[in-house]
Amino acid sequence: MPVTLKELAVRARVHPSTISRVANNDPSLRIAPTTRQRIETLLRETEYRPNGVARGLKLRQTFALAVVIPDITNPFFAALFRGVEDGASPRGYNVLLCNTDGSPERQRSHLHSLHARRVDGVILASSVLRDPSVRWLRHQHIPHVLVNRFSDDGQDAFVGSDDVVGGLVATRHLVELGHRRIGHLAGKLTVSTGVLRRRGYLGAIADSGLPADAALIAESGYTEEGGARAAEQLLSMRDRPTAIFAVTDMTAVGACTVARRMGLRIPEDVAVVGYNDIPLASRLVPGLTTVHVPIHEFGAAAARLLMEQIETGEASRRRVIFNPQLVVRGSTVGGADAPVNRRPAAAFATE
Amino acid sequence: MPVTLKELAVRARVHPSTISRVANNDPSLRIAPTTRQRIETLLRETEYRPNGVARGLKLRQTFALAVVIPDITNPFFAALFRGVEDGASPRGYNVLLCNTDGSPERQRSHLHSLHARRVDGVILASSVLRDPSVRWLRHQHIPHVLVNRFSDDGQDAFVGSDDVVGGLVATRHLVELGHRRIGHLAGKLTVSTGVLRRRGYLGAIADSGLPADAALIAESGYTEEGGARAAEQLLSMRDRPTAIFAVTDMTAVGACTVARRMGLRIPEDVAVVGYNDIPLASRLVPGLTTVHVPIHEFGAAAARLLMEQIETGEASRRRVIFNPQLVVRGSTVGGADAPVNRRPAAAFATE
DNA sequence: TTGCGTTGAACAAACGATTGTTCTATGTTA
DNA sequence: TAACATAGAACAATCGTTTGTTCAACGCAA
Repeated sequence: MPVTLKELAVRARVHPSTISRVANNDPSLRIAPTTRQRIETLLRETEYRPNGVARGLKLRQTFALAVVIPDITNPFFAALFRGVEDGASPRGYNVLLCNTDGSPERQRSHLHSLHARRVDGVILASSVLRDPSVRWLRHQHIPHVLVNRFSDDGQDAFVGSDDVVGGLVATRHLVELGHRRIGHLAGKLTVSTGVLRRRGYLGAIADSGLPADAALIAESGYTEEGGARAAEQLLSMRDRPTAIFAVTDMTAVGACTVARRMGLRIPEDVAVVGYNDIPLASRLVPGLTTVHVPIHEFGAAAARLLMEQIETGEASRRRVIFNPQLVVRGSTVGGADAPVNRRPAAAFATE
Repeated sequence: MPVTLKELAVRARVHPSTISRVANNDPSLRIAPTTRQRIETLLRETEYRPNGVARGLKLRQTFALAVVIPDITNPFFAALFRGVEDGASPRGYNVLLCNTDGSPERQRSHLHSLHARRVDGVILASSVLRDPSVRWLRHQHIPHVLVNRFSDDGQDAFVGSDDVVGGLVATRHLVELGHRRIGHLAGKLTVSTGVLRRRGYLGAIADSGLPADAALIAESGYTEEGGARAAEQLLSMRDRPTAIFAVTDMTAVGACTVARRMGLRIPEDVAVVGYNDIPLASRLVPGLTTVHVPIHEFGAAAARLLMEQIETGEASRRRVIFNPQLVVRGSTVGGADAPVNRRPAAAFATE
């Protein structure tokens, strides 16, 4: 068992509180230089480290954050997590990770568990619109930041990109390439990204004077399998689209796989645009044209917003919105996989 | 603030300990049915959940595990983490995640922090041979399981694959395809996987009667960038290898990128074999021939071994070794990307 | 009526730290 | 010399649970 304050007190022949004060450099402590010396060397010799659990109980702060996401094996969330850890770890926080697989019940269960554990705050990237769990977080006064998806607009601290603009530029790019039938692998209408990117898609179609065709929209969800299924549906139409805007890169990957399996060439027979610019996007052959968002920055910014709430002790509704940037690669423009096109301009954020 | 035992005690006009006993279904409790009723409905109404921090202090158990890895954005570790969480979460444990980026100092620092937090155990996938941090874990009697890499053979609980066999079958496959100059992107000699897979490689070369050529081995580390660098070195030789066995899939990916950039076709000009069979491997074009290991199972088995130690209260040196399986895809055999070849036979484990 | 066994809960001591308050020498000033 | 600061630490309460022990009241048998 690790050494405790009480044991050290016996060895140093002082009261435990004195040791605590020396260890914490308590400014209210007046102590004899000789005693301080004795205690300090004892602390060093024994490598004393205060019991975090006891400390957490007394201080009502655990220095633990939690990240709740659908699935860490999705590269988007892995990069997001790194952003959070890189932001929080240097400031003494540890980070718990919870995967929900998109299940509201698993999300609820994880949040309850995290609350019982008294984590100092939660970063939630798996919320749906009007999410009961998010309302519960607010009701419990648990510091939290939503990332990428929001729940009730403006009610919570939030980090994300402008999804309408993102959907717009992605679709406009396809329009400008001359495509007349542009399909959309759509996210769910229960998720903000699904609604907003679809809105961007529809806006671009309308702007261009193309006819809106509901049959060109297939709900894919956010998984590779979902993307494959939805793409298969679109590409099997007699009057199939010549281009597809997918709500995320992973669904785009699913679509590419299906297209290839159907004997369609990318981008000649079907052009594909994704969203997020996960690392995988630039490694595919051809490279995936996509809407770049600074994923790592999402995490880091969320960590900042969260620690700010924790330290000030009050909830915030601050929003950090990054500007999405189109990155053109070979999946829409043959030969576009030149190095110069593979890195987007630096994104900038507004609040 | 969440409701406490003491507050409930006031409302129910009983002593806090009585509430605690009802909440925990204490078998040593004899209680009047009417009182129990009253308390139980109160517990339900208030949605009482014991403060985990206080509980942890008293019980000396936090129901928190930690996973320490180099980098969660590497798909191998993401899948590994899922295995751990899927194994531990149903049994009431939460999981902390720490990335070391391969830095011994960051690893040490994380472990100290986790210890101060009194996590119940640690799953470590970033250890090196003769790792001081691992010895520290043993010395502190912190339950731990090493995954994929071991530190001092047989001294710790361990989950992994037989890396010598894996290196052997990968290299033998290349030999059987008729390659005479087979390069190796080698892991570090400070890491068990690096040493053992290299040993397998050398064994296969020797078995086949091919000349051993030290120039064919380039140390790549375990990153994509490292793989690219090392592959560039090998492929720039005047007498360059026609095949490469990379110590991990990610280094193989780096090698493929470089090969393509140099105008070499895969597999015609250079065949590539990786290790681990991360999800990305089957998505590449051509698919990456690799040594399949059950990554998710690594995590789940590690969680099992760890919880076993926690619950029995004693350290174990149990080893779970999975059988590596070669998966042949297009990066070594043109046209091998048929569906039938994309899933390996079920792996089985020995202890 | 006394004594004893049960029942049904209250009591109290931890777990290990933090922090406002109190105490005791010692030294200083009037 | 008496009164009083002040330095240097000890004291003690507290955070919220858990759990071994004690206790009061009641019923019942002798």
